Amino acid sequence: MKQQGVTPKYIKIAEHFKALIESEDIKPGEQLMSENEITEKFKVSRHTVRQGLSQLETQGYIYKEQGKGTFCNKYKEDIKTIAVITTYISNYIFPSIIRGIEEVLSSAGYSLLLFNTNNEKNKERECLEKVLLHNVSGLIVEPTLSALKNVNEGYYKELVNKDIPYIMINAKYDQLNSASITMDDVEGGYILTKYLIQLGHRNIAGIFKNDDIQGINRKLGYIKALSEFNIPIDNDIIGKYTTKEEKYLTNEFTKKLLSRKKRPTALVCYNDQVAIHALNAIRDEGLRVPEDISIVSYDDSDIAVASEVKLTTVRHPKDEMGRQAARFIIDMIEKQDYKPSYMYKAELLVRDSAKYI
Amino acid sequence: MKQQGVTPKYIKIAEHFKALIESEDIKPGEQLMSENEITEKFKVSRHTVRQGLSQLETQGYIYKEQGKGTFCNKYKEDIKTIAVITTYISNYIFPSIIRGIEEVLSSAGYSLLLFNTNNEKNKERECLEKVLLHNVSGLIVEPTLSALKNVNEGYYKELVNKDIPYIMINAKYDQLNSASITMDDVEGGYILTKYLIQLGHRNIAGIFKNDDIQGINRKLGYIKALSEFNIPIDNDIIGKYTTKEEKYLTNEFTKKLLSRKKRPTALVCYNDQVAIHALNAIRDEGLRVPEDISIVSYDDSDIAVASEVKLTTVRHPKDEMGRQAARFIIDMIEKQDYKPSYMYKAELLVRDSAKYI
DNA sequence: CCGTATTTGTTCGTATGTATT
DNA sequence: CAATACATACGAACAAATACG
Repeated sequence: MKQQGVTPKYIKIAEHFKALIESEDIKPGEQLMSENEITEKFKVSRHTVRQGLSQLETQGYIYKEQGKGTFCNKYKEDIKTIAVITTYISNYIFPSIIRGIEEVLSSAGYSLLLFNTNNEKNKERECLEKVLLHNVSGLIVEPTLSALKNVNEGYYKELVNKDIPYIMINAKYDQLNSASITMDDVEGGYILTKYLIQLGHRNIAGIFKNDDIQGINRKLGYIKALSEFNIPIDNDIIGKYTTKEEKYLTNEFTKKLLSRKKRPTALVCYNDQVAIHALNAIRDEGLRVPEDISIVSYDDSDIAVASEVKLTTVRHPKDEMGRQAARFIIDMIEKQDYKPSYMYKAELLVRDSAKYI
Repeated sequence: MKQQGVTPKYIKIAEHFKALIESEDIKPGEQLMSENEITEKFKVSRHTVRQGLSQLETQGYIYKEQGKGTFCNKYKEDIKTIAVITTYISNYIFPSIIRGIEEVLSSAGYSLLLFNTNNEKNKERECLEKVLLHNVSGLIVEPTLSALKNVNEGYYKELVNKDIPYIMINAKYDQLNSASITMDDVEGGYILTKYLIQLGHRNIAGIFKNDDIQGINRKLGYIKALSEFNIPIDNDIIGKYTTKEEKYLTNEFTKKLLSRKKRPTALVCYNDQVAIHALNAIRDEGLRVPEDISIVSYDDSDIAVASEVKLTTVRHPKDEMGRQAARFIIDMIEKQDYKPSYMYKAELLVRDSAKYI
């Protein structure tokens, strides 16, 4: 919003009465001064008074009755809504995050408007368009394909213009200096790899998603750990895949790994889903985890403990991240220019899928 | 609204342009006549013109830009929203149902307002209150504690008064003759039990939830099958529990079953979650499934195949039910007095948790 | 019930300011 | 810079609804 040199008189009048109503100096149902009285008090024309009051009428603060006067409206609790844009709805850790968000929002009186991008940029655009149409108080958004170019940057800027606060979860776009709540994915990749190294592994493969920031960062952590222990980086045993190719490529890559002359003794997986695909591929080849090959993964989702082999994995805050995101966005709505940024530390959960070599 | 003798000029002007916009004679983004031109055309003062246009501005039909002109607003297509009230968000089959709903709604241009009752009646009331506040086009609702008295009946009637269509999924309240999409739970309980009988079992225990209709119906099916094969009903081996007590009671009940003199050879479970609790209790006692006791369950959720013992279970349509519910509610919005009711047939998925005796 | 005062609603006229082209 | 378009502001008049003696 542009700053204006002088505030128009009618706006001053509107603000004056708005303040009186909000401070309850004028209570719901109570009658306001008549237009003529206001005219005299503010030394303005009646037209100007009417202009100011009509603004308050539109905003629902007051109502008028011909012949009677102008009255303060009964407190109208507005229906506060917060939009949530996630990449998926039903899979994996997202339901938990959404539940955490819902829990905090509903107890704070907010409603939750849910959108899903299916991790596609053009669906993200559609979601943002709809969010802008709805009169939401705030937005919690998980970026879609966060490692790729943010083609929808314009929409995020429009949110800022419209004074709609938003917070990003799990990842954030590089170009945007937005509020965010993420976890330390570099650290996570690092402690997983370091753990394997400390178990004696040296030939450690990795497989990472490369179209979101989480994948990039977890891989960075993996490389950082190897470097720290002077283990050469072998790009042939580092797999990468995009969201669309997940199941096929991770399977293929794992099988290729297993057929190598110097078969890796351990595998760092981007997340539990990939770990399960790898696990299935390994079983298909007649090998066992962790006896023949160790696996570590990421997120501590339900499937990490659903299989016979309980996965050693990095904990993802899930519900707690959702709750915190909701708390942050409510704070951002209430305070101006508050832009929180929080990063959860990575924590290793040791289970049965990796062992000493 | 009182009927007025003469329509004010400014209202006539507003109606004139409103009609032009709605008939698309003035298209979105297009510029309107200037205030001065309207002044001449209608032979009124400029003030009157401004009064009329400001009405349209408030209603969102137009926007003005100082120095440029008055323009038809882009988004006058109203934002269609459908509310979804579920009992849970993150657990079990609900994420899939929600995804199915979202898929259809978003491709039809609707937004999804999500509410969660946590299976508590007073939260269901809060949700319904919020739904009534929002200007939603329709509601998809999974009844909370559907076997108990519908204390929130008044809110459902208010929906009808307000012409907001709603459809119930998974269950419906007896008293309300509402649109619904359910599955044949009686049939489901029946085929599970019949399957066990055909495997040679005669001493078949059951455990059912008793605060939702699904539980009542699945138990009816269980009893129907036993009766059909002239197997006496033994209430001592039929467990019941309410939502709140699920984990504790199902565990306790299973252990009591196992310690009986004539230990049941099979157990019909209300759903996969209960089956897993039972499975854990059985393992705790050092017994095996299906060697020592057969288990069948219901819903075919992820956890049915996550455990080592893949559960024989009845398929729940999940995503498909969600999609169909969304299609139905859209139909109901478009057609008056359309009240669909659909019931999915039960289908048995035979896996490894039950065997011949 | 009438009449008058009060209050908001509608309409006109005029002037000046500010943003855009 | 000028022309155009919307924004702000003042003043005045009459209409319609309401309140009250």
